[in-house]
Amino acid sequence: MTSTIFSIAPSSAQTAPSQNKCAVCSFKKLCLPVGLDDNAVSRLDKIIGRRRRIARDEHLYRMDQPFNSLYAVRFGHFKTAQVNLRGEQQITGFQMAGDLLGMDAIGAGRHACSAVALEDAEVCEIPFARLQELFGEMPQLLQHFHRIMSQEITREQNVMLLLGNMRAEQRFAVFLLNLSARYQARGYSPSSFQLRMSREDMGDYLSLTIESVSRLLSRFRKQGWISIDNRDLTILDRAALEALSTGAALEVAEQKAARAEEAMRGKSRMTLCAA
Amino acid sequence: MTSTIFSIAPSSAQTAPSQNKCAVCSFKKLCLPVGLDDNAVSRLDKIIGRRRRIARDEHLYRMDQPFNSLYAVRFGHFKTAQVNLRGEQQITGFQMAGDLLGMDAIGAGRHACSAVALEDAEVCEIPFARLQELFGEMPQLLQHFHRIMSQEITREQNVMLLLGNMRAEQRFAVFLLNLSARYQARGYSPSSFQLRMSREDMGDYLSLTIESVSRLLSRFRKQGWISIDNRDLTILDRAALEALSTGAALEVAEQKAARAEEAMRGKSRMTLCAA
DNA sequence: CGTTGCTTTGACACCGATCAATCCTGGTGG
DNA sequence: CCACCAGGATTGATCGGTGTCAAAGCAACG
Repeated sequence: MTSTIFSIAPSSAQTAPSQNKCAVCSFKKLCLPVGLDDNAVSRLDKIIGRRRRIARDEHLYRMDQPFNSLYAVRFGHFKTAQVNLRGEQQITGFQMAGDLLGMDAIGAGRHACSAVALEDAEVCEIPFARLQELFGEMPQLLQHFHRIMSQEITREQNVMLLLGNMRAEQRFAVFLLNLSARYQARGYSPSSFQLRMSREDMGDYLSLTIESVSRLLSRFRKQGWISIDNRDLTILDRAALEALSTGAALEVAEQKAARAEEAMRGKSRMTLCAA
Repeated sequence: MTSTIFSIAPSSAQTAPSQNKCAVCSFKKLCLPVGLDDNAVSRLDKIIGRRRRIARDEHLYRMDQPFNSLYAVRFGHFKTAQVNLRGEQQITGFQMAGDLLGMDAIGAGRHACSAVALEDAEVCEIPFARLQELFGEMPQLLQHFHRIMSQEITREQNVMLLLGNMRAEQRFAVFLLNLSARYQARGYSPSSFQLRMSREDMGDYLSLTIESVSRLLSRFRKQGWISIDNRDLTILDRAALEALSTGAALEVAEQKAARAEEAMRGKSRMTLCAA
């Protein structure tokens, strides 16, 4: 096993000193405290439970486990995955610092997917019952929580679009640009970063085989769009990736677009008829 | 254009008499009022805006329009779809009586997808600002709202699973059984119902071409699993569909499962090592 | 230095897309 | 009443992108 920074006291959760301090957390601009004043932030601070450290490849929670808390990532990366009866996994997302985990469990009271650390990581535990108490007193917090949940819905819709309507190349370009944007939002380089997940994880997210992922990386490299050394990736030609990601050069699709446009015009005519 | 029940006063929204009456709505068990007492329901009633009638093929809202209200479907069916630059659409869901529309717009303040009526339909308009006022006073309502949003997240995760990990046959079986279950929950026959959407819409949801959809319907019919006459569908062999939907008879996949299991065992060993 | 697991690369197969022709249905007009 | 038409649905033939299978390369580690 790869040695971890937790090799002395590994796996299980640990209680941290009481001061969690959203106030001084470098990711508060991306996390729950967005838009809260100092007073509000300190009230939020008070309900944040222990911090938990999760070693690489360990579960933060497992599918079907009862739901009690949301988790905000402090550092490290996670993947969330649903596993079906046959052991195939669909990775539903990758989470990094400032991202909120566990919202899909509110509805059923059990986690709908499993969260696994891709590297040694730390999260803030947010007991949901206590968060709910705060909602009554802090409408700004509630509003922001709704925004976050809603954004999770639109994020997933985008993945549906990706899985449903894009070819392998396009999916991969979208994936890389998405990572790039998220690192930029966190103050890191948007053009040079480490892929925290294995080829297999990328494949299970994009619904491609590891072989396809590998071939795509090679092709992108040969085109001079990226450089890739193991898991270290550099975007060399962002414009090319963006062109791909918006679906340039797919004349087949353009034909379909033409057809769709025609259909639209048809419907407009129909509407006029009816009015 | 097909004549509609609104042919006299078509398209645009209409103000309905003030009494919306969630209390007497046959779908309150599926909708926002779940679990509310009479008093609470009447308070919810008061903020519900006008009812809106939407004729077949008309938009309830369009992508990018500013967000003001959620909508609860009273009758009729809708589809929600994202359309990309090239006119391809990914249908993100089909909504029926009791379903809530528009939650994906809270985050950005604009609708992330378009909602179109598949047939003449009616919705309750729920001004979100007023709903938010109620949240402060009615924690049960807030809790239920969170459940609904969370369920929307898990619903979409299931679609991701469907698009990412299932073959055409399996997707289609899952789709039919899902419709069946939803009609059953609404008190309709789970085995015999009308497909409210065109073949193309089914395809754009399942990410299949109309030809594939058509072939699947034919194949399922020839196998004796369903009968299909135009849009009228009857499930004749539910067990067969369920077997398909859980992914029976995919030995290829079983191999992958075996590999995954092996990997799992590998990781357990690693964990033991570390502990 | 061998083992182990991950990655890369190549050859081939197969599912579902694409293209094309026909059928069916409902609506329209003679 | 029937002929005609348009749009949607079905069916068949073929193509192509990705999965599958297999082998080899490579890096980390004991």
